Order: sequence, then structure tokens, then C-alpha cells
Amino acid sequence: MPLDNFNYSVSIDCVIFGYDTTDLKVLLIKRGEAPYLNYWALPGDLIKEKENIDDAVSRVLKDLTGLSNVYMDQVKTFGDVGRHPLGRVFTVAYFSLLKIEDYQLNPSSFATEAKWHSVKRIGELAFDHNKIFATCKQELVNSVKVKPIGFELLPEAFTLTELQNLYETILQTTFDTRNFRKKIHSVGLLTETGELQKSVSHRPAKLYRFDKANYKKLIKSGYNFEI
Amino acid sequence: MPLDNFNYSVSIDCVIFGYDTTDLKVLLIKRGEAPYLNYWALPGDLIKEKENIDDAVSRVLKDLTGLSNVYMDQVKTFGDVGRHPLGRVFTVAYFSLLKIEDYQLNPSSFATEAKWHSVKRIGELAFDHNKIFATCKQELVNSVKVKPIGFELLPEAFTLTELQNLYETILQTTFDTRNFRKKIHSVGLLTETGELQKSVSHRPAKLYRFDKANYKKLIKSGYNFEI
DNA sequence: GCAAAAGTGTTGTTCGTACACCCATGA
DNA sequence: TCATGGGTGTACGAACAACACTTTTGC
Repeated sequence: MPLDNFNYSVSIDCVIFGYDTTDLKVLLIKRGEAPYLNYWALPGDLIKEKENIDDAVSRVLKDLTGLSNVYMDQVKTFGDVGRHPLGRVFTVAYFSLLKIEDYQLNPSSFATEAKWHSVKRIGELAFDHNKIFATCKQELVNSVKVKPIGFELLPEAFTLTELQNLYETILQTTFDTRNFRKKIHSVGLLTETGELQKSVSHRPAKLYRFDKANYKKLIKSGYNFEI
Repeated sequence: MPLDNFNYSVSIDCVIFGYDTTDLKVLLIKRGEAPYLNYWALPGDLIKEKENIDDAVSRVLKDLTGLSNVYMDQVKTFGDVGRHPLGRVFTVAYFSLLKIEDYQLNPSSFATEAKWHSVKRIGELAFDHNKIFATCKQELVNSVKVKPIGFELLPEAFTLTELQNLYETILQTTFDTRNFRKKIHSVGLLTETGELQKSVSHRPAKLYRFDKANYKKLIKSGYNFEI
């Protein structure tokens, strides 16, 4: 294999989702350099020479948010001829989920600004990032139905109403409260923390925690999550 | 962006599935050059400079099998440091499905031999192809449950028993004949060709055809295939 | 005591599953 | 006529969908 085949570049781009009790959000950065100077874009970076793909994603997430061990999932690779004005750059798209209140702004050097945007109001993004975003949003919808990943977007302790609102927001639908709770309880992936909501001007809700250990036990015995 | 970032290579690899009435098969090539000389490997090639990813896959499929318009689906990109001995080569893995009787051997220059292997008996493959194969096989299983792609592996006209065997083989399970037929018929994606099986020494089965037009109509109205 | 959200059970319907016999053909 | 796979219906239980009222808290 002649060395002149080694003339492409590969990056990762990350669709970072957060949820703030009313709205699904995505974290975008404002580009601080050409091309697409001042456009909003998905956070991402070139993959370094001695770096695996997943590690590049972790690095970008850590740089941008200060967080490690964030949920992430590879979605698709985009590499159309001409998608990048400076050369042939392939990009591996990921989506990731984080608890929005854990996030602290820590803008990396290549971004002048980072900001949460409602997924309902995304303007024109840099490069082919609108296409990447759309693909990843759809993948989130598909995944959330068959994997218990919604919890990644909620605080450690949450109420059933919050959980229901989250699913309704992502799936753009509504559920009957009683049927939703019945389903959730039948699955047995939640444990009560014993705590109640504080200082709400109505009956306080019980707080629950996602039982990851039990989930791992269940998948080993052939269980399939479905909502 | 400095030009010295453009020093990676990107390939595609394709897990090509076929089905021969008893067995799920994958088409492998025997490598005719180093590295991994004489190892069995997934068909693939480097992506050319002015070539989109999907087009590279179509090209490899056409070169190898003579077929165009083969079903294909991007699965995942593999790019671990050290996965290729000659440099940093990322590979975008696809699976594809074809009617095995349409296939004619047309080995491309880089292969000394191409051969169908039972998916149950795959030895040690070149590079990280065992991992890629495993990922794509799992993706086939997941996809076949929610998309009517099984038909891509069968002849144009097929019997319900053939269809059932195919699903049982892929999903490694068995179905009750009556329930399977009930489900298939209720969906309404098959039309009778009016023909019967010929020269079998038992009652000949009706032949059916997958109704692609009706399927497209159904997905537009929100239908979700599920088996 | 009132506003606001939490929490809970029953019933009808739909869907999945289990199961056994007759039919059409070639040899 | 026999061997081989093709083709069909019913009954039971599980899962899902629809639906309304009481409870607890802050103000």
C-alpha cells in the first residue's frame, strides 16, 4: 500500500443532549475560526495520531464540559466529497447524554462560545452539521425506546412525572399517567430513594433512582427494555 | 487547519450476507497480498479521492459480485490505533444483503479467491475483521426484526416456508407455522404471484412476492414493521 | 379552603401463544 | 397408497388502552 493513500483527515462530532425539565437541548459551539467563522456548530475535533475514536469523543466532552464517563454512542460516519472546504475530512458522529445541571461552561480554545439550544430551534449550522444533527436526533429517539438511557438526562434522583415528561418530550407524544407508572413499576428498574420533593406548593412527589446494577442483571437474563 | 493533519486513510469493509435455503452465509475473500496474505477477509477497499462512502461500497459490491442496487446499510466505523499495520486506516463497516443465486464470482484484483462461508464457521480473519463481522451480524439481527429486509435474501418469488426458515436462521429461534403465517398475512406486504412451486414431491406451495410499493405506502402512513 | 400536582384500580380490547388435523403432489 | 411438506382455526391468557377521583402540600 503506497503511502500516498494517507491523505485524509478524520474527526469526531458530538451531538450532546441535555434536558431541563421542559425542553430537550443540544450543546452547540460558536466557531472561532474559518471556515464557517461565527457559525454555530457541533462540538468536535480531529482525531489525534495515537487516539482511538471513542477516546477522541471523551476528550472533546471532557474539554467542553469538564465531565468524564458521559454516555455516548456512535451513530454514523459522514464523508461526502466536499463536505469540508479544506480537504477530505471524514467525521464520525456520536450522540451523548448528560445531566444538564452537571455541566459547567468550559469552552475549549477553538470555540468562542458554547450554548444550549432547544432542539426545536436550530438554525443553519456549519458544514453538514444540520444533517448530522438530524440523524443523531432520530437515533436518540430510536435508542430511547429500547434502551433505558433516558435516565442519563435526569438528575440522580427524579420524580416519575419528570421521567414521563422527558419521554414525552423526546418521543413527541403523551402517555396516560397511570399506564406509564404501571409500566415503569412493572419493569423494576427504579428504586425509591426514600426522599420527597422539597418546597413545592403541592403534594411532594417521591424521588426515584435508576437501578443500574439491577438492569445489568436483567439484560444478562435476556431482558429487553421497551417503552 | 495545517495540511499535516491529512495523513490518515479511510476504507470501507462489507459484510455481504446471502442465504441458500439452509444456511446464512457471508462472502469472504482470500487476501492476495500482504499484510495478512492468504487470510480470509471481508471485501473492502480504500475510498477514492472523489468518491462518497456509499459509492465506494457500491463499487466494491459491483466489482466483486457484478450486482448493482444491492441492499446496504452503514453499521459502524472502526479506527483503533494499530488496527492496520501500515498506518492509521479507519474503516467504515457496512452490511449488505443479496440473493445468493444472483451472485456470480467476479473476483477483483486484490483477491485470489472469493467464497461463501457459513456464518457459523468463520475462522480467524485478517485485521480486526472478526470484530467487524460480529458487529454487523448483530446489526443484521436487530434490523431484520424492525425492517422488512429479509426479502433481499430470497429469490423474487418465494414460499412462506422459505421465509419462515430464513427468519428462524437469522434470529436463531423457531416460530409456530400458523402464527407466523397469520402475522405475515396480517401485515399485507406479500402478494401471491399466482404461481406454485414446481416439481416437488409433495403439495406445492404458493409463491409470494414482496410488495415494495405497498410497503412504501405503509411507512408513509406511520406503519412500523415488526416480526 | 383552594390551587396544583401526586398518586392509584378496573374493565374492555387487542395481541400473542399454544395446539392438531386434512390437503395436494410425486413416486 | 404412502411419504412429504403445505395449509388452516380456535381458545386462553397477557399486555395495552381508556378512564376519574382522592391525597398532600404551600399559600
